[in-house]
Amino acid sequence: MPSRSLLARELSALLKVIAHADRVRIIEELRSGALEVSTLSERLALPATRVSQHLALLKAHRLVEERREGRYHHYSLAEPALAEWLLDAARFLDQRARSDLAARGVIETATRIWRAETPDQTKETA
Amino acid sequence: MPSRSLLARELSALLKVIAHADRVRIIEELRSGALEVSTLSERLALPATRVSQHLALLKAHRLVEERREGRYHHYSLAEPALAEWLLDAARFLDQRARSDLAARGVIETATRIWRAETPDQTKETA
DNA sequence: TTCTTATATTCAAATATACGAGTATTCGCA
DNA sequence: TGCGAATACTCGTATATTTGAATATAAGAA
Repeated sequence: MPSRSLLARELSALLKVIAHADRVRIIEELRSGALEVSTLSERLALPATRVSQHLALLKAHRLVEERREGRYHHYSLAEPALAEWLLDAARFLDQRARSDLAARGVIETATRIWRAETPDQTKETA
Repeated sequence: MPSRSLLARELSALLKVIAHADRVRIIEELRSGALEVSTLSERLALPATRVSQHLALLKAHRLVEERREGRYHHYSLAEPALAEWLLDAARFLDQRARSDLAARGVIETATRIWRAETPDQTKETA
C-alpha cells in the first residue's frame, strides 16, 4: 500500500514549500488579490530578488499564478482558500507562542481582517 | 508591526515540523489514538530509532503528547484536529499529484477513513 | 537605439536538516 | 542483582535550503 506514503510525500512536499516565514507572509499579502513583486517587496521590507525567488518557488508548485502586464508581473493565489487554511493552523501553535500572539491580538486581528477581506474568494476557485 | 512577521515565523516553524513524509504518516497513524514507538515502527516500516527521533521533534513542538506506561511510551496527538487539518491540505496539491492520487482514490479513501475513525476524538483530548 | 525600471537567473557560501551507527537510559522480569 | 527489550540521545556525514551578489532578460520611454 504505497499510496498512503505517496500521499504523505505529496503533502510534506506541499508543506515544505509553504514552510518559510517569507512565503507565509507572501501568501498572507496575496489573500486579498494580486500584487506585483515590487509591491510585495515594499510591504514585507524584503529585497525584490528574494521575493522573486520565493514567488518562483510558489509558482513552480502552482500555489500562485502569474499574470504579466507590461513589465509588471502580477501574482495571485491559485487557491485563495490557501490563506485561510494556513491561518487556521494558528490553532496548533505551541501554547507559549499562541498565548503570546493572543495577548497581542495578532491572531484574532488577522483572522478578522482575512475573513473580511476575502468575502467571496472562497467560492470563485477559478 | 513586527507581530505579523512574528505570526509568520511561528506558522512557518510549525509547518517545518510537519513537513516531512515520515512525520505526516505518524500524524496519520495517530489520528485514531495513541500508539507506541514499536507499533508505529512496524506500521510505517521505519526503524524505531527514526520514529523515535521524529516523535521527539513533534513532542518538542507540543504536537504530540507522551504517556509512559512501563517501558512503552504511548504517543498521541495533542490536538486530534491536526490530522484533519493536514489532510485538508490535499486540496492544494499540485494538479498532477492530485489527479494521480484521485485516480487511485487515495484522498477520498483517506478522508472517509479518517473521518470515520475519529468520531469523538475531538472531544477527548486526554 | 539607448536608458531605465521590473523581474529572473545563476553562483557560491552559510546554514539547516536528515540519516544511520553507536551508545545511553529506563523499565520489567528472573 | 543482571539481562533483554523499548526508547532516547549523540555524533559525523551527506544532502538540501537560504541568502546576497552579480548578471541577465524584458519592456517601456526618450
